[in-house]
Amino acid sequence: MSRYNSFDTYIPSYEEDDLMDEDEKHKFNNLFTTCATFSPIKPNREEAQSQYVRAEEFSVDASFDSEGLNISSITGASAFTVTNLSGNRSTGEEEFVSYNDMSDLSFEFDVKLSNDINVNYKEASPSDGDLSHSMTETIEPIPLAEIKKGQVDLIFLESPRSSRRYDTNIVHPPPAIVSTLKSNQAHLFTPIQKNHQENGRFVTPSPFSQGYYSHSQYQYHHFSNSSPRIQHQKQQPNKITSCNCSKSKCLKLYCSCFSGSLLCSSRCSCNDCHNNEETPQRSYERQRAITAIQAMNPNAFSEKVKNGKHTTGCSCSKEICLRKYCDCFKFGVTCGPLCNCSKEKCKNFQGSEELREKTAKMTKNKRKYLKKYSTLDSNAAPSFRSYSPYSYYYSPYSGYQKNA
DNA sequence: GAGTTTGAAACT
DNA sequence: CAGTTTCAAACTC
Repeated sequence: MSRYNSFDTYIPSYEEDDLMDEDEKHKFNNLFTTCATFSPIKPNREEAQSQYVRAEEFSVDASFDSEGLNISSITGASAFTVTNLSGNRSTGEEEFVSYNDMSDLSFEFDVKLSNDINVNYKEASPSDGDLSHSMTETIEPIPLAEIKKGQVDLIFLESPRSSRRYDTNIVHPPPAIVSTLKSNQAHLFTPIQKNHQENGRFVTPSPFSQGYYSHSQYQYHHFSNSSPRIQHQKQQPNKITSCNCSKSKCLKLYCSCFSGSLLCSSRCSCNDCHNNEETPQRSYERQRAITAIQAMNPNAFSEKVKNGKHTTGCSCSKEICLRKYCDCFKFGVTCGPLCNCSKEKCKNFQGSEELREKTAKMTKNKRKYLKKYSTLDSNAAPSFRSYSPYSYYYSPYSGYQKNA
């Protein structure tokens, strides 16, 4: 087991000035009930020496009532300042805080959410040079009824930034829904070790400490099928793509690798690629990008075609939906009710003569292509990209089939 | 390979 | 949420 994710939250710490008006405060409070997101940081005992954790990161415990329907408590802890069990302290003057022994990590700051929500945190070493700074906030109670029965909406939320404490040049994704957990996933958060109080603070056992989860349990339970990372792991070996991104750093959906939950590879010709896991920070950055996009659209990394139908449909206005500009055609399905394409122009439908001709043409080109290259040394086979765009034949129901 | 077209993604 | 811009792929020459 080399890597696994933690389930972390970003509990916002903030100062009064950061929340400008009552609306914002109300919004803030509502989001606060359920803020949580995945962290890309995957420390285990073996890797802990070199791991970095973003400041303000929180781990989450949430226990559920007997029906497993409601959150009865969430306890999170800021990693802005942390102490390990040996009493050594790391402070978050920098964006990343390094730990020597992640497995013994415990947190200085804790947040308890229940019917009454009290946020007590103590900030050590703010960036203005103060060596210690204490603050206690009490947030208006949030009724548990706001947490929908049977599901928990997870919110990615970053606090408004205080220029005093944070680098305002860092761009943070806006708060938004990350994902929805069904009640049958409640066990994801059931702590094996109980939280406890220590010196008047709520202490959350580190999810990485021994006995909390076995690695296999942890990984299994923390990655749903919707996790891009798991999709990456489960990807079919022949799922090949490459990109030529020049500006997106391969961390936006513009990038075909990234959007397909794939890491960029040597096949790519991208510029300043960040879609890799070469360092913990890079891995973290990639996961943050994934999380931010999922926050906007939870299905962003889902399969584009399900049951022979494009999940969102296309919006072609200039096309007749028979070229790969059309998302439906690209993925080998006919257009349908979800599409916004021109009903007059669209020729990508079952029984379309134009579609039949196009399919025949592509198949013909494919045969021609195969004939050409079958006469060559197989070792001289061209790269994947040179197959494009006719390396497949088109089937409206099973998509582009790569001729064997 | 350079230039154009296209619609999704991102942004405002 | 609608209008606009950006982006990288698809396509043409």
